[in-house]
Amino acid sequence: MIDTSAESCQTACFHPDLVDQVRKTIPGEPLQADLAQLFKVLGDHTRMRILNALYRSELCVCDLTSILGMNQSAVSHQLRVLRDAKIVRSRKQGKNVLYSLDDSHIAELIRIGFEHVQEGR
Amino acid sequence: MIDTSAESCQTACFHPDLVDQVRKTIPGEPLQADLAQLFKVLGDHTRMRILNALYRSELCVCDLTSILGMNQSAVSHQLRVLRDAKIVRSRKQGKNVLYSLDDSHIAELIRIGFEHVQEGR
DNA sequence: TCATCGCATGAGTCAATATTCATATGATAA
DNA sequence: TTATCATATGAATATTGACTCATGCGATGA
Repeated sequence: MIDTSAESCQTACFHPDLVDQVRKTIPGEPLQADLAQLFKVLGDHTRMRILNALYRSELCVCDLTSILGMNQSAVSHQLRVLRDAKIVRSRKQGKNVLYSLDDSHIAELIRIGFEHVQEGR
Repeated sequence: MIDTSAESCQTACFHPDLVDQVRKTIPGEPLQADLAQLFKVLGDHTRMRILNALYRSELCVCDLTSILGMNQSAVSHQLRVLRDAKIVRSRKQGKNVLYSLDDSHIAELIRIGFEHVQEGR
């Protein structure tokens, strides 16, 4: 049941027909929440720097620590967030843990995102 | 000048050659910051619901208020964030202000994002 | 087996931000 | 002009989340 009790304009809205149409075709809330969560994880400067590095090559934690110029704990915390969100994957190799982008969607999101921000300059 | 003084592993890292390579080819900091900012704005549940509605049709504020079931002030605040980030555009029509997605990049980011989250189910 | 190295994690702190409430602004219609 | 409607915004509050510090864990090599 759709809640129509929300505060809104008192006359018929501009496009009441469209409102119904949109309500019917919009994705379910859980899916939208997942999508917002994905972008939220992408939307941090440190994590974006990590992803831009991994965009170019699989790297271990100490490589990333060196590239970012940050302390290792901070990098590990952010890698955990990225792993939990299934944005990066990891594999062990000896003492090291190697990280890489999870799949091609992530690379594509970064590429298109760059197109957009570069357009507005 | 690249700061190499950051805490990192003491032996030569796993791929010191790769680290240099990545350092050279990674985008500039301001551009990465812009990209992170773009995703940060996309990464909120309310704003994502707004965008999914606008993905389907141009809509006025009161339409969105009705669709989201939220109070008008909250919707307006988020629309301002989206406008400032150039993710949506607006135009006046009589008393109303009509909002729509800014360009095709935004729609594409949403589409690819959905592909990614649906894959992980 | 024990020390060391690379990485992970829990707690605490501080900053950022989403929402609400109250009110302002600007356009339309009477 | 004045009242009303749709939208915008400032301040206050509450929550979230990034970073640091200290420490834990697991694998390797002596």
